[in-house]
Amino acid sequence: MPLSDIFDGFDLSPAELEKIATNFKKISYEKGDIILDAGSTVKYQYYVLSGCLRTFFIDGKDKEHTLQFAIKDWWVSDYTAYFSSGKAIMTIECLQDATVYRIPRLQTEALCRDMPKLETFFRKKIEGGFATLQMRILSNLADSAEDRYLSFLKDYPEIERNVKNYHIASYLGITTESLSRIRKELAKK
Amino acid sequence: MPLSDIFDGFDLSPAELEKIATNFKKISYEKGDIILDAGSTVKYQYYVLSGCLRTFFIDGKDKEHTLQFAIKDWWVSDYTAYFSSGKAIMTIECLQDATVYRIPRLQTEALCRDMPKLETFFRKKIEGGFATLQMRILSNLADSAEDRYLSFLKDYPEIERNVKNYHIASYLGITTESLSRIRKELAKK
DNA sequence: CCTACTTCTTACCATAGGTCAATTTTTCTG
DNA sequence: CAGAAAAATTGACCTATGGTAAGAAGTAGG
Repeated sequence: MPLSDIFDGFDLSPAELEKIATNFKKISYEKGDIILDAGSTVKYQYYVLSGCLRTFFIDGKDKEHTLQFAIKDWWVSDYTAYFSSGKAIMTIECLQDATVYRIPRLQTEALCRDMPKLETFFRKKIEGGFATLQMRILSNLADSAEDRYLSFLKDYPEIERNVKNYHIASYLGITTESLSRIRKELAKK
Repeated sequence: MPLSDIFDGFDLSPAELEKIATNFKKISYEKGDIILDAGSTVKYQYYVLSGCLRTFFIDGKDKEHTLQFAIKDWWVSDYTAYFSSGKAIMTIECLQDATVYRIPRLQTEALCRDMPKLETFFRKKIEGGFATLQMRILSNLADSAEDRYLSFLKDYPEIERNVKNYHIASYLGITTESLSRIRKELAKK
């Protein structure tokens, strides 16, 4: 996937794309690899070219909570820390062998200063992400676990094939046992 | 509050601030007023100068879910629709007599094209908002209702004084009865 | 300051989902 | 392919929160 596809529609010149490309480092990870460790300083975000990643948080009772899955064309980082170059509270692990672009924040900020169109790109991206998060909060408030599971299957059919049920459960905010019961009920219907 | 305070730190010239100001319309609302109606097209976002607003969603069972409260210095809209100039799924009501700036999206986009620093401002704003939403999702997944209530009191002491308990309950994702029980337990301690 | 209305609390029972433990099924690995 | 490890399911029981209904407390308007 060439960079021009990622930034499609934002009217960046070949010279600009070239300048951007200089800062994108392609890295491959294997299933099980940790891409970002909770506690470490977050200097990068990642753009997924292939494979599947998961961002999760471990609470005070050692329970994992999945914030996000990421497949091809998704951007991922611990954004609670990335935007401030602070310490990560989340871990990012590789669920399926993956190739990503690793993109440093400081360089990205510098590029945005020189290339307003790039800044527009990132602004639009995060606007979309913001709206999606609001929808997820509403769904958490308004919908039953079963409804949220059905929405998940509908919204992310590609992801569903890559991840374990207990990952999905921790994304939905329920236990793996509850998810199992929900799946059983759904199978009857 | 002059505009220069809102954009403090973003190095906008008086001429630029003037140009921005042209597009900010100051509007006052009374307690109970509806600022944005679910179903209507979202053409504006709002910057709160004083008072208190609430954004909520009504689900299929006519139950209200509060997404956000907004007081002085907060930005508010139905962002699931604002960024795409789509139809609102949420309602924004005035909880305490309020004065706001009403800011049209199309003009904002035009201004951002001409003033990269303004675009930087909005990008930074939404980055912060994005991180906050992620934290809220984690809190919803990881914390008990009681813990979430305590966090709410700690994080928004100013808001707490302005709103009804049933508003807080609908923000926390519990019933007003449950919140009442939680408050009773806390009073014992 | 009285009445009416709104908000909050309480009590009771119902239910979704959690916990723990055992068992089956699936997936990995030598 | 066999055995081990990981994941998913199931059952019995428990707990937090929901639903309903009633009453108490607070607030606002005449």
